[in-house]
Amino acid sequence: MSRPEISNRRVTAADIARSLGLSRATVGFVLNETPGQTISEQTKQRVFAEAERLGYRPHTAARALASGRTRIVLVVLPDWPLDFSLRRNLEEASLALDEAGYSLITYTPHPTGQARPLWETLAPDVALSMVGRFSQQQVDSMRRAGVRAMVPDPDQVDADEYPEEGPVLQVQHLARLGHCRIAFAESADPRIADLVALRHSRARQAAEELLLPAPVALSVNLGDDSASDAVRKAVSAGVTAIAAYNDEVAAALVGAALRAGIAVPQQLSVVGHDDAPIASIVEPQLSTVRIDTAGLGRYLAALALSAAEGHSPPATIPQTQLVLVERASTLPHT
Amino acid sequence: MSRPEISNRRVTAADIARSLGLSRATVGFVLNETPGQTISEQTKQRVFAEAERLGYRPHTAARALASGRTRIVLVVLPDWPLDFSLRRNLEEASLALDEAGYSLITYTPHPTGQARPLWETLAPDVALSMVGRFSQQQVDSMRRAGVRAMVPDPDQVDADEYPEEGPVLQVQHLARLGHCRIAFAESADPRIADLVALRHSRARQAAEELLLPAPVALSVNLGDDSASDAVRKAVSAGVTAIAAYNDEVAAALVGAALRAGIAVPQQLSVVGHDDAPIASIVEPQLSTVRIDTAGLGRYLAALALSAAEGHSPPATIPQTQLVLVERASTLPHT
DNA sequence: CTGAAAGCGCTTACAG
DNA sequence: CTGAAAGCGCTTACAG
Repeated sequence: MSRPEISNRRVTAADIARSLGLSRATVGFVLNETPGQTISEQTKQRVFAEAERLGYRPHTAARALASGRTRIVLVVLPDWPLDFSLRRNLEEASLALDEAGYSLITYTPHPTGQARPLWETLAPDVALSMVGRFSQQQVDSMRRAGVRAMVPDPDQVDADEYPEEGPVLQVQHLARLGHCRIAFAESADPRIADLVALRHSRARQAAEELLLPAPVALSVNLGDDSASDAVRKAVSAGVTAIAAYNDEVAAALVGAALRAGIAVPQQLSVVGHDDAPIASIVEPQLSTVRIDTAGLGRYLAALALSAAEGHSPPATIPQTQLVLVERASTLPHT
Repeated sequence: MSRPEISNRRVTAADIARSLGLSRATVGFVLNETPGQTISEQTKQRVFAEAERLGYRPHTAARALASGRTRIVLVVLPDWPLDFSLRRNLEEASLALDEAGYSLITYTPHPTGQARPLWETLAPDVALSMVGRFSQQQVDSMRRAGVRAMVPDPDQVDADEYPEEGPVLQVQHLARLGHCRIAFAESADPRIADLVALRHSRARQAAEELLLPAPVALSVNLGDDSASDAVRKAVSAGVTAIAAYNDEVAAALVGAALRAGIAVPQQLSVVGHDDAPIASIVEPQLSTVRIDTAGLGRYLAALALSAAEGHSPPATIPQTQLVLVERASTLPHT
């Protein structure tokens, strides 16, 4: 099989300049599309063509050293568990950032914190948290590492939170089915406590707006048998329907209910969140909330870009498409 | 709240040298522990202390530009789904690499391939595939981007595969329970086809060694109703026990069997793989294979390090601790 | 409007 | 054994 010969030496911008008889700066201006330069269209085309021909790739480290910017967006993830929909969001965000010349890199800090945080070695232009606000310690560490911007902005106390309308859909769905004694099941995992609390509070607000009593608070730890306790607590409180933090918690509740001889959905309705694969795997299949990941991903990318370039953030949170997917785990209250 | 004053300018090695009245090179030698230098212990301690005091952090981009090495290990993951145990492996590997001064970064190529691959912008010293061998196209692209080493080594045709003994444990477990008509259920997801095939073939070998007939091949797609077809096919082939590629596939089979009125485990035993959270969430809870992720993670780190530094790879694959966890989804054949 | 020059913070051969 | 110097491949003020 004949493959094109690959030279060992890397192709630099200087090679293009030399080969075209231009100055290196001119080549740089063309390749970076530097504004405020007047370079003839013909020259531009020649530069692009030659870069293509030689297989030129900018040297990231050199660019970072010279410009002081890495063009890296570091997304800090919860160490576990990673929501299914979140991963799709990130794929979309990554594509959008790539088009803008940035790389999205995900990072999950170690629970024990033994390792050097990745922002120290990567010095991203932007760090974006998917787990609520950065701690003061993290903020200090990032500043010391030269991270120029963080999302949410630590200097802005009332920065926008991401929209969390899923719990509202869950509660509305259950209310529409005639349930009035509702519970909200948290995940007990401390590592996602912020997001859990946010969803819980949105569920509480939604119930309030519908003039329903505040949801009974349940807590499920996926590692142990706490789902059984939660189901027992719910039933003894007269609860007929549970909105769960996510599909895994919902599945755990369904499993525990079945083991306890409580029929789902006949005696207890359970609605999940994310439309993760598990939602259609378990029996009965879970009613859940599906997220328009593409839209949210692009919104995240826009947030990161505005922070990187010091623009103001995108004016409006996009109308994220949330859909309640009705499956077999919810039924009208009888 | 008084926090220590943080200067805007970053601390360089030159600052340490200046403050200590040493040459920059000396400081560099101490900080890099360059071999073959004779620097007094006292000087070393002074350098370390001053670096600590000033909060010195090496500038990654500058180091990369000067040395031609980024000290980055890029782990290429399947785009979906990421095995639960794999993530734990990576955490361990990341810790081990961090101690050696390398950063582990994970990367999931986009299914559509629209974005620039991350190895182009990051130029890692090593790219490590968790999805079988790199394609020739990927290898070429990495070489062009200056990636110096790949694991598995594309030049070595018979490079070691990772140990995959889980399917052996599954088959042995089922055989010990008296099952002789066994099936192996693949995941139909094309993106993990290599790993699926590897596990399947290990299951086949294990059956052969036990003088059992070759496992009936099933295929499950998590998105649709193929699990029902698989169960039907298994039952009509006289299968009494199924070893599944992973816990999600196992859970899907269990769900489909229950929907079809087939009792699990009384009429059909199912054993999963990974001991993912789903294994103890579903009802009945899944018998499965648990992996000693710590050991495997350190092995991966050692593989990457040896590739990065041009050593020979670790001589022996560690005795990875695999345990069959017996839960409620398997029962002796009656 | 264009081009030559300095400089980013390191590493590393090389001369004393 | 130690230290001054060149250079990695870019970007960016600055002078023509």
